[in-house]
Amino acid sequence: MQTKSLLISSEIVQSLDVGIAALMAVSQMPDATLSELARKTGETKPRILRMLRTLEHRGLVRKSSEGTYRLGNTAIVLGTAASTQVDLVRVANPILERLGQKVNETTQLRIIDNRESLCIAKFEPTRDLRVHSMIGRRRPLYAGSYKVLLAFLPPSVQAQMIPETLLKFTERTITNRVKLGAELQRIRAAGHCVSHGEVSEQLISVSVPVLAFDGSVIAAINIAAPAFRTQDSDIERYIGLLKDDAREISTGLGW
Amino acid sequence: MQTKSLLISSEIVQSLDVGIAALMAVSQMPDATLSELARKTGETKPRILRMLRTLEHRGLVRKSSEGTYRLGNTAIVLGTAASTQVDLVRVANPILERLGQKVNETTQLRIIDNRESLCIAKFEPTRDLRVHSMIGRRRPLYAGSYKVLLAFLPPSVQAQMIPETLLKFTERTITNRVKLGAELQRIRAAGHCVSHGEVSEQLISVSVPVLAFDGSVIAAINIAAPAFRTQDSDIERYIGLLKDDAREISTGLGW
DNA sequence: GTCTCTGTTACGCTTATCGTAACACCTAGC
DNA sequence: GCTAGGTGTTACGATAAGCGTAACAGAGAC
Repeated sequence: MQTKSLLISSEIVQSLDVGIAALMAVSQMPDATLSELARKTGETKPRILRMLRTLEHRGLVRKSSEGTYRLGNTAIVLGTAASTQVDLVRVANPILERLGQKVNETTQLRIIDNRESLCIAKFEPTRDLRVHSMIGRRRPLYAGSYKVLLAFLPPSVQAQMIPETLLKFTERTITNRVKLGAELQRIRAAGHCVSHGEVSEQLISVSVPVLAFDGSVIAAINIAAPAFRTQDSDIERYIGLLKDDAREISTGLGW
Repeated sequence: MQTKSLLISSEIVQSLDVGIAALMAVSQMPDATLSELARKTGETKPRILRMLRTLEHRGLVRKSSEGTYRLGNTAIVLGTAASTQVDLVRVANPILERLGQKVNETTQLRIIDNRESLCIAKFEPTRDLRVHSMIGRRRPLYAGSYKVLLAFLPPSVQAQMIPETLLKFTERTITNRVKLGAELQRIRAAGHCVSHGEVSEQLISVSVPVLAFDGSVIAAINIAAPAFRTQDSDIERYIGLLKDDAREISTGLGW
Protein backbone atom coordinates (compact mmCIF):
# COMPACT_ATOMS: atom_id res chain seq x y z
CA MET A 1 0.00 0.00 0.00
CA GLN A 2 1.81 3.04 -1.23
CA THR A 3 -0.91 5.24 -2.68
CA LYS A 4 -4.07 6.33 -0.97
CA SER A 5 -5.72 7.04 -4.32
CA LEU A 6 -9.11 5.65 -3.45
CA LEU A 7 -11.24 7.82 -5.67
CA ILE A 8 -10.84 8.51 -9.37
CA SER A 9 -7.36 7.07 -9.47
CA SER A 10 -8.11 4.64 -12.25
CA GLU A 11 -7.48 5.40 -15.89
CA ILE A 12 -4.46 7.42 -14.87
CA VAL A 13 -0.86 6.35 -15.30
CA GLN A 14 0.66 7.36 -12.03
CA SER A 15 4.26 7.44 -13.20
CA LEU A 16 3.32 9.87 -15.93
CA ASP A 17 1.18 11.87 -13.55
CA VAL A 18 3.99 12.28 -11.05
CA GLY A 19 6.38 13.08 -13.89
CA ILE A 20 4.12 15.92 -15.00
CA ALA A 21 3.84 17.06 -11.40
CA ALA A 22 7.63 17.28 -11.31
CA LEU A 23 7.61 19.23 -14.56
CA MET A 24 5.05 21.71 -13.25
CA ALA A 25 7.05 22.05 -10.07
CA VAL A 26 10.11 23.02 -12.10
CA SER A 27 8.00 25.46 -14.05
CA GLN A 28 6.81 27.12 -10.85
CA MET A 29 10.10 27.14 -8.99
CA PRO A 30 12.93 27.78 -11.44
CA ASP A 31 16.36 26.83 -10.19
CA ALA A 32 14.98 24.52 -7.54
CA THR A 33 17.08 21.68 -6.22
CA LEU A 34 16.10 18.03 -6.25
CA SER A 35 15.20 18.10 -2.58
CA GLU A 36 13.00 21.16 -2.99
CA LEU A 37 11.15 19.59 -5.90
CA ALA A 38 10.65 16.38 -3.97
CA ARG A 39 9.20 18.32 -1.05
CA LYS A 40 6.98 20.41 -3.32
CA THR A 41 5.50 17.36 -5.00
CA GLY A 42 5.38 15.29 -1.84
CA GLU A 43 7.31 12.44 -3.43
CA THR A 44 10.57 10.77 -2.51
CA LYS A 45 13.86 12.05 -3.80
CA PRO A 46 14.80 8.96 -5.80
CA ARG A 47 11.46 9.00 -7.55
CA ILE A 48 11.72 12.67 -8.52
CA LEU A 49 15.31 12.16 -9.58
CA ARG A 50 14.22 9.41 -11.98
CA MET A 51 11.46 11.67 -13.31
CA LEU A 52 13.80 14.62 -13.79
CA ARG A 53 16.32 12.47 -15.62
CA THR A 54 13.61 11.32 -17.99
CA LEU A 55 12.33 14.86 -18.50
CA GLU A 56 15.87 16.05 -19.13
CA HIS A 57 16.43 13.28 -21.65
CA ARG A 58 13.41 14.64 -23.54
CA GLY A 59 14.62 18.24 -23.31
CA LEU A 60 11.67 19.41 -21.23
CA VAL A 61 13.99 20.19 -18.35
CA ARG A 62 17.60 21.29 -18.11
CA LYS A 63 19.99 20.72 -15.27
CA SER A 64 22.17 23.73 -14.64
CA SER A 65 25.84 23.49 -13.79
CA GLU A 66 24.96 24.13 -10.15
CA GLY A 67 22.66 21.12 -10.15
CA THR A 68 19.40 23.05 -10.14
CA TYR A 69 16.61 22.48 -12.64
CA ARG A 70 14.88 24.72 -15.18
CA LEU A 71 12.55 24.22 -18.07
CA GLY A 72 14.25 23.28 -21.33
CA ASN A 73 13.97 23.92 -25.03
CA THR A 74 11.31 21.33 -25.69
CA ALA A 75 9.00 23.22 -23.34
CA ILE A 76 9.38 26.31 -25.51
CA VAL A 77 8.61 24.38 -28.66
CA LEU A 78 5.62 22.76 -27.00
CA GLY A 79 4.22 26.05 -25.78
CA THR A 80 4.57 27.68 -29.17
CA ALA A 81 2.76 24.81 -30.81
CA ALA A 82 0.07 25.02 -28.15
CA SER A 83 -0.71 28.67 -28.80
CA THR A 84 -1.47 27.80 -32.42
CA GLN A 85 -3.50 24.71 -31.49
CA VAL A 86 -5.71 26.17 -28.78
CA ASP A 87 -8.42 27.89 -30.77
CA LEU A 88 -9.36 30.31 -28.03
CA VAL A 89 -5.84 31.70 -27.71
CA ARG A 90 -5.20 31.76 -31.42
CA VAL A 91 -8.37 33.73 -32.09
CA ALA A 92 -8.17 36.00 -29.07
CA ASN A 93 -4.53 37.05 -29.29
CA PRO A 94 -4.77 39.51 -32.19
CA ILE A 95 -8.03 40.90 -30.78
CA LEU A 96 -6.50 41.40 -27.35
CA GLU A 97 -3.56 43.17 -28.91
CA ARG A 98 -5.71 45.45 -31.04
CA LEU A 99 -7.88 46.33 -28.05
CA GLY A 100 -4.86 46.93 -25.83
CA GLN A 101 -3.30 49.23 -28.39
CA LYS A 102 -6.53 51.16 -28.74
CA VAL A 103 -7.04 51.85 -25.03
CA ASN A 104 -3.32 51.78 -24.22
CA GLU A 105 -3.89 49.54 -21.22
CA THR A 106 -3.33 45.89 -20.27
CA THR A 107 -5.78 43.30 -21.65
CA GLN A 108 -6.21 39.66 -20.64
CA LEU A 109 -7.98 36.45 -21.57
CA ARG A 110 -8.97 34.27 -18.63
CA ILE A 111 -10.67 30.90 -18.30
CA ILE A 112 -11.93 28.83 -15.41
CA ASP A 113 -9.43 26.18 -14.44
CA ASN A 114 -9.65 24.14 -11.28
CA ARG A 115 -11.98 26.57 -9.50
CA GLU A 116 -9.71 29.51 -10.21
CA SER A 117 -9.34 31.93 -13.08
CA LEU A 118 -6.28 31.30 -15.24
CA CYS A 119 -4.67 33.83 -17.57
CA ILE A 120 -3.92 32.17 -20.92
CA ALA A 121 -3.30 35.21 -23.12
CA LYS A 122 -2.50 38.88 -22.57
CA PHE A 123 -1.31 42.14 -24.01
CA GLU A 124 0.62 44.86 -22.22
CA PRO A 125 1.06 48.39 -23.60
CA THR A 126 4.51 49.93 -23.79
CA ARG A 127 3.83 52.89 -21.50
CA ASP A 128 5.86 53.07 -18.32
CA LEU A 129 3.09 52.72 -15.77
CA ARG A 130 0.87 49.77 -16.63
CA VAL A 131 -0.81 46.82 -14.98
CA HIS A 132 1.47 43.82 -14.99
CA SER A 133 0.04 40.56 -16.27
CA MET A 134 1.43 37.07 -16.63
CA ILE A 135 0.28 34.02 -18.54
CA GLY A 136 -0.28 31.19 -16.08
CA ARG A 137 -1.14 33.40 -13.13
CA ARG A 138 -4.15 32.27 -11.15
CA ARG A 139 -6.66 34.43 -9.32
CA PRO A 140 -9.77 33.60 -7.32
CA LEU A 141 -13.04 33.51 -9.19
CA TYR A 142 -15.04 35.32 -6.55
CA ALA A 143 -13.04 38.57 -6.36
CA GLY A 144 -12.42 41.26 -8.93
CA SER A 145 -14.03 41.52 -12.33
CA TYR A 146 -13.31 37.88 -13.13
CA LYS A 147 -16.55 37.27 -11.31
CA VAL A 148 -18.16 37.35 -14.74
CA LEU A 149 -16.85 33.84 -15.24
CA LEU A 150 -18.90 32.82 -12.23
CA ALA A 151 -21.93 34.91 -13.06
CA PHE A 152 -22.68 33.19 -16.35
CA LEU A 153 -22.36 29.67 -14.97
CA PRO A 154 -25.43 27.51 -14.35
CA PRO A 155 -26.42 27.97 -10.68
CA SER A 156 -25.59 24.37 -9.73
CA VAL A 157 -22.05 24.61 -11.09
CA GLN A 158 -21.67 28.10 -9.70
CA ALA A 159 -22.17 26.89 -6.15
CA GLN A 160 -19.37 24.32 -6.49
CA MET A 161 -16.96 27.01 -7.66
CA ILE A 162 -17.32 29.26 -4.62
CA PRO A 163 -15.13 28.25 -1.67
CA GLU A 164 -16.35 28.16 1.91
CA THR A 165 -14.35 31.13 3.04
CA LEU A 166 -13.85 34.19 0.86
CA LEU A 167 -10.46 35.79 1.42
CA LYS A 168 -10.40 39.54 1.95
CA PHE A 169 -7.89 41.12 -0.43
CA THR A 170 -8.86 44.75 0.10
CA GLU A 171 -11.52 46.72 1.91
CA ARG A 172 -13.78 46.35 -1.10
CA THR A 173 -13.59 42.56 -1.51
CA ILE A 174 -16.95 40.85 -1.09
CA THR A 175 -16.58 38.23 1.63
CA ASN A 176 -20.25 37.49 2.25
CA ARG A 177 -21.58 34.62 0.15
CA VAL A 178 -25.10 36.00 0.06
CA LYS A 179 -23.96 39.41 -1.08
CA LEU A 180 -21.78 37.71 -3.68
CA GLY A 181 -24.80 35.82 -5.03
CA ALA A 182 -26.78 39.02 -5.42
CA GLU A 183 -23.85 40.69 -7.13
CA LEU A 184 -23.53 37.79 -9.57
CA GLN A 185 -27.16 38.18 -10.54
CA ARG A 186 -26.62 41.84 -11.20
CA ILE A 187 -23.56 41.06 -13.34
CA ARG A 188 -25.47 38.50 -15.35
CA ALA A 189 -28.17 41.04 -16.09
CA ALA A 190 -25.68 43.75 -17.02
CA GLY A 191 -23.42 41.51 -19.09
CA HIS A 192 -20.23 42.91 -17.60
CA CYS A 193 -18.41 43.50 -14.33
CA VAL A 194 -16.33 46.41 -13.10
CA SER A 195 -13.99 45.97 -10.14
CA HIS A 196 -12.89 49.07 -8.27
CA GLY A 197 -9.92 47.79 -6.31
CA GLU A 198 -11.46 44.52 -5.14
CA VAL A 199 -8.23 42.56 -5.49
CA SER A 200 -5.56 45.26 -5.70
CA GLU A 201 -5.97 48.76 -4.36
CA GLN A 202 -5.95 51.55 -6.94
CA LEU A 203 -6.66 49.13 -9.78
CA ILE A 204 -9.73 49.11 -11.98
CA SER A 205 -10.61 46.04 -14.00
CA VAL A 206 -13.47 45.62 -16.48
CA SER A 207 -14.47 42.13 -17.65
CA VAL A 208 -16.94 40.74 -20.14
CA PRO A 209 -17.76 37.10 -20.85
CA VAL A 210 -16.99 35.26 -24.07
CA LEU A 211 -20.02 33.10 -24.73
CA ALA A 212 -20.55 29.99 -26.80
CA PHE A 213 -23.44 29.56 -29.21
CA ASP A 214 -25.57 28.11 -26.42
CA GLY A 215 -24.88 30.99 -24.06
CA SER A 216 -22.46 29.05 -21.87
CA VAL A 217 -19.42 30.95 -20.74
CA ILE A 218 -16.11 30.01 -22.37
CA ALA A 219 -13.78 32.69 -21.08
CA ALA A 220 -13.57 36.34 -20.07
CA ILE A 221 -11.65 39.23 -21.55
CA ASN A 222 -10.75 42.25 -19.50
CA ILE A 223 -9.03 45.61 -19.43
CA ALA A 224 -7.01 46.48 -16.32
CA ALA A 225 -5.84 50.01 -15.59
CA PRO A 226 -4.68 52.27 -12.75
CA ALA A 227 -7.68 53.93 -11.10
CA PHE A 228 -6.27 57.47 -11.15
CA ARG A 229 -6.29 57.72 -14.92
CA THR A 230 -9.58 55.92 -15.51
CA GLN A 231 -12.70 58.09 -15.60
CA ASP A 232 -16.24 56.79 -15.53
CA SER A 233 -16.51 57.74 -19.20
CA ASP A 234 -13.49 55.50 -19.91
CA ILE A 235 -15.14 52.61 -18.13
CA GLU A 236 -18.29 53.00 -20.20
CA ARG A 237 -16.17 53.03 -23.32
CA TYR A 238 -14.22 49.94 -22.20
CA ILE A 239 -17.44 48.01 -21.63
CA GLY A 240 -18.60 48.72 -25.15
CA LEU A 241 -15.26 47.78 -26.71
CA LEU A 242 -15.00 44.59 -24.66
CA LYS A 243 -18.51 43.48 -25.61
CA ASP A 244 -17.77 43.98 -29.29
CA ASP A 245 -14.51 42.06 -29.06
CA ALA A 246 -16.05 39.26 -27.01
CA ARG A 247 -18.62 38.79 -29.75
CA GLU A 248 -15.85 38.84 -32.35
CA ILE A 249 -14.01 36.08 -30.50
CA SER A 250 -17.20 34.04 -30.31
CA THR A 251 -17.77 34.28 -34.04
CA GLY A 252 -14.07 33.66 -34.63
CA LEU A 253 -14.55 30.35 -32.86
CA GLY A 254 -17.19 29.42 -35.38
CA TRP A 255 -20.44 30.60 -33.76
CA MET B 1 10.29 -9.41 -22.72
CA GLN B 2 8.44 -6.38 -23.98
CA THR B 3 11.16 -3.80 -24.43
CA LYS B 4 14.34 -4.22 -26.41
CA SER B 5 15.97 -1.39 -24.53
CA LEU B 6 19.40 -2.95 -24.20
CA LEU B 7 21.45 0.20 -24.20
CA ILE B 8 21.02 3.31 -22.09
CA SER B 9 17.54 2.36 -21.01
CA SER B 10 18.29 2.59 -17.33
CA GLU B 11 17.67 5.71 -15.29
CA ILE B 12 14.62 6.43 -17.45
CA VAL B 13 11.04 5.95 -16.36
CA GLN B 14 9.51 4.38 -19.41
CA SER B 15 5.91 5.26 -18.61
CA LEU B 16 6.85 8.89 -18.40
CA ASP B 17 8.98 8.63 -21.51
CA VAL B 18 6.17 7.15 -23.56
CA GLY B 19 3.76 9.71 -22.12
CA ILE B 20 6.00 12.51 -23.33
CA ALA B 21 6.30 10.79 -26.68
CA ALA B 22 2.51 10.87 -26.89
CA LEU B 23 2.51 14.54 -25.95
CA MET B 24 5.05 15.38 -28.62
CA ALA B 25 3.05 13.38 -31.13
CA VAL B 26 -0.03 15.49 -30.35
CA SER B 27 2.07 18.62 -30.67
CA GLN B 28 3.27 17.54 -34.12
CA MET B 29 -0.04 16.23 -35.44
CA PRO B 30 -2.87 18.40 -34.14
CA ASP B 31 -6.30 16.82 -34.36
CA ALA B 32 -4.90 13.34 -34.64
CA THR B 33 -6.97 10.37 -33.56
CA LEU B 34 -5.96 7.80 -30.99
CA SER B 35 -5.06 5.27 -33.66
CA GLU B 36 -2.88 7.75 -35.51
CA LEU B 37 -1.04 8.69 -32.36
CA ALA B 38 -0.51 5.04 -31.47
CA ARG B 39 0.94 4.39 -34.91
CA LYS B 40 3.13 7.50 -34.77
CA THR B 41 4.63 6.51 -31.43
CA GLY B 42 4.79 2.79 -32.22
CA GLU B 43 2.87 1.88 -29.08
CA THR B 44 -0.38 0.02 -28.58
CA LYS B 45 -3.69 1.83 -28.54
CA PRO B 46 -4.62 1.03 -24.96
CA ARG B 47 -1.28 2.31 -23.76
CA ILE B 48 -1.55 5.60 -25.61
CA LEU B 49 -5.15 5.95 -24.49
CA ARG B 50 -4.04 5.71 -20.86
CA MET B 51 -1.31 8.26 -21.51
CA LEU B 52 -3.65 10.68 -23.23
CA ARG B 53 -6.15 10.43 -20.41
CA THR B 54 -3.45 11.29 -17.92
CA LEU B 55 -2.19 14.17 -20.05
CA GLU B 56 -5.74 15.44 -20.42
CA HIS B 57 -6.29 15.23 -16.69
CA ARG B 58 -3.28 17.56 -16.31
CA GLY B 59 -4.52 19.95 -19.00
CA LEU B 60 -1.58 19.33 -21.30
CA VAL B 61 -3.87 17.85 -23.90
CA ARG B 62 -7.51 18.44 -24.83
CA LYS B 63 -9.89 16.04 -26.46
CA SER B 64 -12.10 17.73 -29.01
CA SER B 65 -15.76 16.94 -29.42
CA GLU B 66 -14.88 14.82 -32.46
CA GLY B 67 -12.57 12.71 -30.35
CA THR B 68 -9.30 14.08 -31.72
CA TYR B 69 -6.51 15.45 -29.57
CA ARG B 70 -4.81 18.84 -29.35
CA LEU B 71 -2.47 20.54 -26.94
CA GLY B 72 -4.17 22.15 -23.95
CA ASN B 73 -3.89 25.20 -21.77
CA THR B 74 -1.23 23.83 -19.49
CA ALA B 75 1.07 23.54 -22.49
CA ILE B 76 0.68 27.27 -23.11
CA VAL B 77 1.45 28.10 -19.51
CA LEU B 78 4.44 25.79 -19.56
CA GLY B 79 5.83 27.30 -22.75
CA THR B 80 5.47 30.84 -21.48
CA ALA B 81 7.29 29.96 -18.30
CA ALA B 82 9.98 28.25 -20.34
CA SER B 83 10.77 31.31 -22.45
CA THR B 84 11.52 33.23 -19.26
CA GLN B 85 13.57 30.40 -17.77
CA VAL B 86 15.77 29.52 -20.72
CA ASP B 87 18.51 32.14 -20.52
CA LEU B 88 19.44 31.95 -24.16
CA VAL B 89 15.92 32.72 -25.35
CA ARG B 90 15.29 35.36 -22.75
CA VAL B 91 18.47 37.23 -23.65
CA ALA B 92 18.25 36.72 -27.40
CA ASN B 93 14.61 37.64 -27.97
CA PRO B 94 14.87 41.42 -27.63
CA ILE B 95 18.11 41.43 -29.60
CA LEU B 96 16.56 39.39 -32.40
CA GLU B 97 13.64 41.77 -32.53
CA ARG B 98 15.81 44.88 -32.61
CA LEU B 99 17.95 43.41 -35.37
CA GLY B 100 14.92 42.29 -37.35
CA GLN B 101 13.35 45.75 -37.13
CA LYS B 102 16.61 47.34 -38.23
CA VAL B 103 17.10 45.25 -41.37
CA ASN B 104 13.36 44.64 -41.88
CA GLU B 105 13.93 40.93 -42.46
CA THR B 106 13.37 37.67 -40.57
CA THR B 107 15.82 36.76 -37.81
CA GLN B 108 16.25 33.46 -35.96
CA LEU B 109 18.03 31.81 -33.06
CA ARG B 110 19.01 28.21 -33.64
CA ILE B 111 20.71 25.56 -31.55
CA ILE B 112 21.97 22.05 -32.16
CA ASP B 113 19.47 19.47 -31.01
CA ASN B 114 19.68 15.80 -31.82
CA ARG B 115 21.99 16.28 -34.81
CA GLU B 116 19.73 18.89 -36.34
CA SER B 117 19.36 22.64 -35.99
CA LEU B 118 16.32 23.69 -34.00
CA CYS B 119 14.71 27.14 -34.07
CA ILE B 120 13.96 28.31 -30.53
CA ALA B 121 13.35 32.03 -31.08
CA LYS B 122 12.54 34.25 -34.04
CA PHE B 123 11.36 37.60 -35.31
CA GLU B 124 9.43 38.30 -38.47
CA PRO B 125 8.99 41.80 -39.94
CA THR B 126 5.53 43.03 -40.89
CA ARG B 127 6.19 43.54 -44.58
CA ASP B 128 4.15 41.44 -46.97
CA LEU B 129 6.92 39.41 -48.56
CA ARG B 130 9.14 37.89 -45.90
CA VAL B 131 10.83 34.63 -45.01
CA HIS B 132 8.55 32.49 -42.89
CA SER B 133 9.98 31.04 -39.70
CA MET B 134 8.59 28.80 -36.98
CA ILE B 135 9.74 27.95 -33.50
CA GLY B 136 10.30 24.21 -33.29
CA ARG B 137 11.14 23.76 -36.94
CA ARG B 138 14.15 21.55 -37.57
CA ARG B 139 16.64 21.81 -40.41
CA PRO B 140 19.74 19.80 -41.26
CA LEU B 141 23.02 21.04 -39.89
CA TYR B 142 25.01 20.47 -43.05
CA ALA B 143 23.00 22.68 -45.43
CA GLY B 144 22.40 26.40 -45.51
CA SER B 145 24.02 28.95 -43.25
CA TYR B 146 23.32 26.91 -40.12
CA LYS B 147 26.54 25.18 -41.01
CA VAL B 148 28.16 27.66 -38.64
CA LEU B 149 26.86 25.48 -35.82
CA LEU B 150 28.94 22.64 -37.23
CA ALA B 151 31.93 24.73 -38.14
CA PHE B 152 32.69 25.81 -34.60
CA LEU B 153 32.40 22.32 -33.13
CA PRO B 154 35.46 20.32 -32.07
CA PRO B 155 36.42 18.10 -35.03
CA SER B 156 35.59 14.87 -33.19
CA VAL B 157 32.05 16.00 -32.37
CA GLN B 158 31.65 17.51 -35.79
CA ALA B 159 32.14 14.16 -37.48
CA GLN B 160 29.36 12.58 -35.44
CA MET B 161 26.95 15.31 -36.45
CA ILE B 162 27.29 14.80 -40.19
CA PRO B 163 25.10 12.02 -41.57
CA GLU B 164 26.29 9.43 -44.09
CA THR B 165 24.26 10.77 -46.97
CA LEU B 166 23.79 14.48 -47.54
CA LEU B 167 20.39 15.25 -49.05
CA LYS B 168 20.34 17.56 -52.06
CA PHE B 169 17.81 20.35 -51.45
CA THR B 170 18.78 22.57 -54.36
CA GLU B 171 21.43 22.69 -57.04
CA ARG B 172 23.68 24.53 -54.64
CA THR B 173 23.52 22.13 -51.70
CA ILE B 174 26.88 20.62 -50.83
CA THR B 175 26.51 16.82 -50.93
CA ASN B 176 30.16 15.85 -50.88
CA ARG B 177 31.52 15.28 -47.39
CA VAL B 178 35.05 16.29 -48.32
CA LYS B 179 33.89 19.52 -49.88
CA LEU B 180 31.75 20.15 -46.81
CA GLY B 181 34.76 19.73 -44.54
CA ALA B 182 36.75 22.28 -46.52
CA GLU B 183 33.82 24.68 -46.44
CA LEU B 184 33.52 24.32 -42.66
CA GLN B 185 37.17 25.27 -42.26
CA ARG B 186 36.62 28.37 -44.35
CA ILE B 187 33.57 29.31 -42.24
CA ARG B 188 35.51 28.86 -39.04
CA ALA B 189 38.20 31.20 -40.31
CA ALA B 190 35.72 33.80 -41.50
CA GLY B 191 33.44 33.65 -38.45
CA HIS B 192 30.25 33.61 -40.48
CA CYS B 193 28.41 31.74 -43.23
CA VAL B 194 26.32 32.97 -46.15
CA SER B 195 23.97 30.60 -47.94
CA HIS B 196 22.86 31.52 -51.45
CA GLY B 197 19.86 29.24 -51.92
CA GLU B 198 21.43 26.07 -50.49
CA VAL B 199 18.19 24.93 -48.84
CA SER B 200 15.51 27.00 -50.57
CA GLU B 201 15.93 28.59 -53.98
CA GLN B 202 15.90 32.38 -54.07
CA LEU B 203 16.65 32.64 -50.37
CA ILE B 204 19.72 34.15 -48.78
CA SER B 205 20.62 33.37 -45.20
CA VAL B 206 23.48 34.79 -43.15
CA SER B 207 24.49 33.12 -39.88
CA VAL B 208 26.97 33.86 -37.15
CA PRO B 209 27.81 31.74 -34.10
CA VAL B 210 27.06 32.69 -30.51
CA LEU B 211 30.11 31.62 -28.54
CA ALA B 212 30.64 30.83 -24.89
CA PHE B 213 33.53 32.20 -22.88
CA ASP B 214 35.66 29.21 -23.84
CA GLY B 215 34.96 29.61 -27.56
CA SER B 216 32.53 26.70 -27.75
CA VAL B 217 29.46 27.28 -29.87
CA ILE B 218 26.16 27.76 -28.04
CA ALA B 219 23.82 28.76 -30.82
CA ALA B 220 23.62 30.66 -34.09
CA ILE B 221 21.69 33.77 -35.06
CA ASN B 222 20.79 34.48 -38.63
CA ILE B 223 19.06 36.85 -41.04
CA ALA B 224 17.01 35.30 -43.83
CA ALA B 225 15.84 37.31 -46.82
CA PRO B 226 14.67 36.94 -50.43
CA ALA B 227 17.65 36.97 -52.78
CA PHE B 228 16.22 39.54 -55.21
CA ARG B 229 16.30 42.36 -52.68
CA THR B 230 19.59 41.47 -51.02
CA GLN B 231 22.70 43.08 -52.50
CA ASP B 232 26.26 42.10 -51.65
CA SER B 233 26.52 45.32 -49.70
CA ASP B 234 23.51 44.25 -47.61
CA ILE B 235 25.14 40.92 -46.86
CA GLU B 236 28.31 42.64 -45.67
CA ARG B 237 26.21 44.87 -43.45
CA TYR B 238 24.27 41.88 -42.08
CA ILE B 239 27.48 40.08 -41.16
CA GLY B 240 28.64 43.05 -39.13
CA LEU B 241 25.33 43.48 -37.35
CA LEU B 242 25.06 39.77 -36.59
CA LYS B 243 28.57 39.63 -35.16
CA ASP B 244 27.86 42.57 -32.88
CA ASP B 245 24.60 41.05 -31.68
CA ALA B 246 26.10 37.60 -31.18
CA ARG B 247 28.68 39.17 -28.91
CA GLU B 248 25.94 41.03 -27.07
CA ILE B 249 24.10 37.78 -26.45
CA SER B 250 27.29 36.17 -25.18
CA THR B 251 27.87 38.95 -22.71
CA GLY B 252 24.19 38.93 -21.82
CA LEU B 253 24.64 35.33 -20.78
CA GLY B 254 27.32 36.42 -18.34
CA TRP B 255 30.54 36.15 -20.32
C1' DG C 1 34.40 16.51 16.16
C1' DT C 2 29.05 15.61 15.19
C1' DC C 3 24.83 16.83 13.00
C1' DT C 4 22.26 17.80 9.00
C1' DC C 5 21.73 18.89 4.96
C1' DT C 6 22.69 17.70 0.06
C1' DG C 7 22.60 14.20 -4.35
C1' DT C 8 23.13 9.53 -5.61
C1' DT C 9 23.23 4.28 -6.01
C1' DA C 10 21.73 -0.44 -4.99
C1' DC C 11 18.37 -3.87 -4.45
C1' DG C 12 14.63 -6.80 -3.41
C1' DC C 13 9.29 -6.50 -2.98
C1' DT C 14 5.13 -5.53 -4.99
C1' DT C 15 2.01 -3.16 -7.35
C1' DA C 16 1.16 -0.51 -11.11
C1' DT C 17 1.34 -1.07 -15.94
C1' DC C 18 1.34 -3.73 -19.70
C1' DG C 19 -0.53 -6.36 -24.02
C1' DT C 20 -3.90 -9.56 -25.50
C1' DA C 21 -8.27 -10.33 -26.40
C1' DA C 22 -12.82 -9.20 -26.87
C1' DC C 23 -16.01 -5.74 -27.04
C1' DA C 24 -19.39 -2.31 -29.49
C1' DC C 25 -19.77 0.79 -33.02
C1' DC C 26 -18.92 2.60 -37.33
C1' DT C 27 -18.71 2.93 -42.83
C1' DA C 28 -17.75 0.57 -47.18
C1' DG C 29 -18.29 -2.79 -50.37
C1' DC C 30 -21.30 -5.63 -52.89
C1' DG D 1 -28.49 -8.41 -46.01
C1' DC D 2 -23.63 -9.72 -44.80
C1' DT D 3 -18.86 -9.41 -44.27
C1' DA D 4 -14.44 -6.84 -43.77
C1' DG D 5 -11.61 -3.45 -41.79
C1' DG D 6 -11.72 0.42 -39.59
C1' DT D 7 -12.61 3.06 -35.18
C1' DG D 8 -12.46 3.69 -29.60
C1' DT D 9 -12.95 1.24 -25.37
C1' DT D 10 -12.96 -2.20 -21.43
C1' DA D 11 -11.36 -6.32 -18.79
C1' DC D 12 -7.98 -9.13 -16.82
C1' DG D 13 -4.22 -11.90 -15.54
C1' DA D 14 1.15 -12.06 -16.07
C1' DT D 15 5.16 -9.76 -15.45
C1' DA D 16 8.67 -6.63 -15.08
C1' DA D 17 8.98 -1.82 -14.32
C1' DG D 18 9.09 1.22 -10.77
C1' DC D 19 8.85 1.81 -6.11
C1' DG D 20 10.76 2.98 -1.23
C1' DT D 21 14.15 1.79 2.12
C1' DA D 22 18.50 1.96 3.29
C1' DA D 23 23.04 3.25 2.84
C1' DC D 24 26.30 5.93 0.65
C1' DA D 25 29.59 10.09 -0.07
C1' DG D 26 30.32 14.89 0.15
C1' DA D 27 29.48 19.75 1.91
C1' DG D 28 28.78 23.12 5.25
C1' DA D 29 27.47 24.62 9.96
C1' DC D 30 28.86 25.24 14.38
